[in-house]
Amino acid sequence: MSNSRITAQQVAAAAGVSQSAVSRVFTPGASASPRTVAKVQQAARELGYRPNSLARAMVSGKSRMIGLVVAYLQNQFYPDAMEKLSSQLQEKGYHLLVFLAAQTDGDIDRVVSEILDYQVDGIIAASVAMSSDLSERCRQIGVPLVLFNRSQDDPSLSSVTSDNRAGGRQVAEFLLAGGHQRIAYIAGWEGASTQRDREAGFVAALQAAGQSLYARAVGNFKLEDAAAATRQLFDVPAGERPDAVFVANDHMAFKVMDVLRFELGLAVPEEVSVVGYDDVQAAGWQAYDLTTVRQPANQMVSETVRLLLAQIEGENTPPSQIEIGGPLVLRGSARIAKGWKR
Amino acid sequence: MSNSRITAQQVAAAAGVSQSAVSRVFTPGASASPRTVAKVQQAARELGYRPNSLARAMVSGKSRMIGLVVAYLQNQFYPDAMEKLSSQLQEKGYHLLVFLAAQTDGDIDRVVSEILDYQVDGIIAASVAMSSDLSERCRQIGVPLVLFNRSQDDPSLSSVTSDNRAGGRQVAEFLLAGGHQRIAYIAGWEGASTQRDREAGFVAALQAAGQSLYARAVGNFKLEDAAAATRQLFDVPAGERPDAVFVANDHMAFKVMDVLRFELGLAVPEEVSVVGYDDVQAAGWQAYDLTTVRQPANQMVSETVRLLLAQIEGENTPPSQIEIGGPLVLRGSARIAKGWKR
DNA sequence: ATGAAAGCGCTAACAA
DNA sequence: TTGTTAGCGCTTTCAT
Repeated sequence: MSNSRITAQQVAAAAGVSQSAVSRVFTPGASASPRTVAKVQQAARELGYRPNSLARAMVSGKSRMIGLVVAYLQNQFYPDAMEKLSSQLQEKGYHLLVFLAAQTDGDIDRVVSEILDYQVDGIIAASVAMSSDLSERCRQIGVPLVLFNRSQDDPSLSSVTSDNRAGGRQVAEFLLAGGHQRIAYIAGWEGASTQRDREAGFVAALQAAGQSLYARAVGNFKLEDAAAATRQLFDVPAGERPDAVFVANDHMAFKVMDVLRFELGLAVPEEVSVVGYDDVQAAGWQAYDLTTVRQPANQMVSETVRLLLAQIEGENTPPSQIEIGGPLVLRGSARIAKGWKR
Repeated sequence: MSNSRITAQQVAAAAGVSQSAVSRVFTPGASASPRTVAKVQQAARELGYRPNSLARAMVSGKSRMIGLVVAYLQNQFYPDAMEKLSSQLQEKGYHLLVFLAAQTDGDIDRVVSEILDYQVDGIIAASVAMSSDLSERCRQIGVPLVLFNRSQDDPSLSSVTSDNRAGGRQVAEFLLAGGHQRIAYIAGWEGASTQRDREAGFVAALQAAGQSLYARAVGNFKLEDAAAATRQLFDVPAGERPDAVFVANDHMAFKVMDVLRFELGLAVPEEVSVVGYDDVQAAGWQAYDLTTVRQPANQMVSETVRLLLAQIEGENTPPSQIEIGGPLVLRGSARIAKGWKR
């Protein structure tokens, strides 16, 4: 009456065939006579039978589950990417087992261990740092791992990011062309490769043009820290204020703009130009209208899926580090030089 | 060399005990002598053994996975709730298997069927409508189901929502007290219980005060539709314009404010008061500073988890429909009556 | 307290 | 094309 799950055995009995015949009918590339298929399908339909994915996973060694480790979903970039990820994976018959990791290192290890216990076919780690122990363990047990929006030195680790250096460079060139003289930077969490690369590209391009970073503060990718960083940089005599600031991601940039406008009473972009990174949805909202570097989430996700599935299904696909370039999206939060259009 | 997963069998051999001894050591409420425990634990540590969750699920009938069906993550309320959900569940040793469903009915059925194939211990459906077929099927196979942020008439279905009627009522009373004369409403998707209840409470309170809805348009919980609805209501001669608008959720309200301010050139709240629903993070951002009804995501999630686990672990917990009240959060997007403070 | 043995529901050889 | 058989790695009786 209750808790009644129909098994292949029961379907077999009802259809008058063996249990393996039932299995074959539900296995894509298997052989069964049209007659058997018909009998089995009818019995299955009548009984409401569906194969048990877990049992299938046990024997086949393929669970068709992908573990996703993600640190926080406040930054709109992540839910957005996750939605795309989930739907692309679903199309290929895979599903996401989601694990939230606290930022602490130990927690990541614990969480990834738990993921592995579920026999996932692969792991996507979004914005978290992997210990080499951990990635080594994944390799040993043959579970492919792809870093999303974060990269590490280890060349045996696959990763997909935007071209953060190029992005930073574009911002610098754009601000320089706009005639800005005192260009500041609000950094993300210093442990993040994205943060480091964006800053490196930015600073390098500044220096290539004979200018240097006028001021710098750390926002840690956190709203409150970003607010404090903004005050630190801008709550100073007018003559010492930066005239432009590159913020390491959009999420912080919104807060920076709020503090600039509503707390310090500065006009954006008239008194200060602000540029972000990511091009999340809200960057296009007119209240912010944020000039920013686009991270092409769609392509990043596609590449992540492609890379992961190649490693899962393909023979010996070598790991690779993929960087995808994105354009600087010009909006109203930063002064634009006449004739700038690249 | 590769693909080497250690099994309980191998640990048993290394520790010089039976495989069932190993199982017992890794099973919380089992009996084993301190000596056995020590031997097994050491062997396990040396070999890097961890129990296979899937095998455990097969035999125990408990996968410790919860299926989550979610429709879209654009509205910040959902990633936020999901983050809380995931971490609360993780604390109890459960994990989320995530399925994205398109809005289409058929898709929900397909997706829930797939979820059930994974032998999840329970299902949380966020903002999606369940066919009675489907909920019936869950009941038959004994998989508890809780609707999150959506309710249905069916009293056998558990659900957790905010008190949407009361929320709508609060907004009406607040706008009335603010002296607004032409109060409009921008509806969400009409199929959603949240939309219907918010509107019902809102309209009822308006009428109780002898006033009625001045105008209404449908935003479908979508940004573009909300923009169109705003134009429809406000792109009219000044004398006919609403002086206040209640928007069915914050997500749309941001767009409404943008259109009002930047497209139609109307001042908020001087010319138009705007009130939203949800109190997502961005509602507190100063660029919007949106007055809104708070949906207590933390409590809603806690109740969802409590309800679901009670049904999973407890004997025969009856289904229930839980509504959690939330306050109207006063900010700057709506005129406030002198002395209003409830 | 411990080991032997019987499955959980399925897939994948292997025969026939 | 089919049925028979042997497990996948684990938990859980059942003896001991």
